[in-house]
Amino acid sequence: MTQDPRPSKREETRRENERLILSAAEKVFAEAGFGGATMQLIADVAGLPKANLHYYFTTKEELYRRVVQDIFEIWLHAADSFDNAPDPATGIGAYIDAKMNISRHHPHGSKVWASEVMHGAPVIQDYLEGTLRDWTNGRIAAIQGWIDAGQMAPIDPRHLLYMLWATTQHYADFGHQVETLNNGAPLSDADWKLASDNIKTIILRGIGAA
Amino acid sequence: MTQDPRPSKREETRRENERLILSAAEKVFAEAGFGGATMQLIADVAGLPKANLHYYFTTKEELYRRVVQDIFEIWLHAADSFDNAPDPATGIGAYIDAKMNISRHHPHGSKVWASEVMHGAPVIQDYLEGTLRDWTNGRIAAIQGWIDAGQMAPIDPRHLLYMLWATTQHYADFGHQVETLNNGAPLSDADWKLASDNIKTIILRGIGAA
DNA sequence: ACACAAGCTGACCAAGCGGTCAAGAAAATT
DNA sequence: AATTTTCTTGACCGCTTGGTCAGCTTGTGT
Repeated sequence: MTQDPRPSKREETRRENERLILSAAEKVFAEAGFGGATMQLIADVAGLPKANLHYYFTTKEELYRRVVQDIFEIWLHAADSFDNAPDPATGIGAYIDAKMNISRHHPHGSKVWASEVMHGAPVIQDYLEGTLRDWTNGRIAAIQGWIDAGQMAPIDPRHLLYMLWATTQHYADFGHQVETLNNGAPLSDADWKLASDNIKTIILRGIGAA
Repeated sequence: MTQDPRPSKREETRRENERLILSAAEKVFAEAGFGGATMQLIADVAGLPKANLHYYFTTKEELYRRVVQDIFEIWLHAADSFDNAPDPATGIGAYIDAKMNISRHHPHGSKVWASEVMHGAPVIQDYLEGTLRDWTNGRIAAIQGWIDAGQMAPIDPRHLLYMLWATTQHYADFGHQVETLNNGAPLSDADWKLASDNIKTIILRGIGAA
């Protein structure tokens, strides 16, 4: 027992409070947008006094930035499924599954990202021009490799990527519309599987990799 | 000259001012969201005093509702290309072209619609449950007809529709991201054609209608 | 030419906003 | 047990917001 267990009470409640605030902020920012969200509402959802929020996150923008960053991180990790795949059907299929899972289990985050980009990315423009651009160019090269190897049809890799993003994120960003057209009911397990399978079928066949 | 030419000065300026305000509002709502938009900014963009906006549109919400309604109208008309098509390649191909044209020439409107739906459609829920649901069911029946006639593969019509909406609207809603990944430059005529062709190729081949 | 209606707008207001702060409570360190 | 550091919070502040309104200008019908 010479090891230090270390989670001091201070650190623990700090972590817990940050988690509470970030979770509440993600929800409120997703539902109201940056401009429509209020620190008071986030505080209420988190169950903390407003002044306490400003202790952990000095400004509204700083809190918002953290929320967007966290989402971006998750979003990038979905690409792991993409890498080291032997062929497009495996790689792209796994990527679609991963992104659909994010849409299902992280819809708030997806909406915040969408909102941010739609409004001209005032807060995360540097990410778009840095990490995202690099990531994109990497995947474009990978797809081009598959095309050159004759494993799929010669479509434009960039627009294929946009198609993958658009189709999968639609189920998060436009989830409310999807649910309404599903007679107001959330998608069932079977619905989600049907959606994923349809997307994979159409795209993989469409790029000649099925 | 017994005919009444009728555009009295009053009506003319009224029409012109409403047009100015709606155009400015569309832009500002798209760039800042409902919560982030201010009547003062809309007034500045329109080149009118703020009090004048409240003369034509009593509340911010009323103005916003008009903007969303106008967009929905345009959006629905794009479906005309869908109808009376002899086969899926023609009908869906024309629909993709029409929606891509809207994304290119009406990006603000598309963003306002996306924002509204993402935030739970607080203002236009009745449209989703009424007009949109009817429209959707109609197209689903049309697609199912093509499937039954053996003109395309048996995919789920509903999710195919979502795919069409998602892929085409992506170029409006995420236009900023697309431009950034295009090295900060707007898409050229050739880029837009490439995008449309890619979408049509992949989807039409993907549903076995190519 | 007149009178009435429609259109316009600067000045104003209550409400709600993001953010601050001083003073106290709780935990860690000595 | 004393002291220092971190955390917590109600009360508060300056500022912006959506919206109002009285008084003015402009257009229309007679």
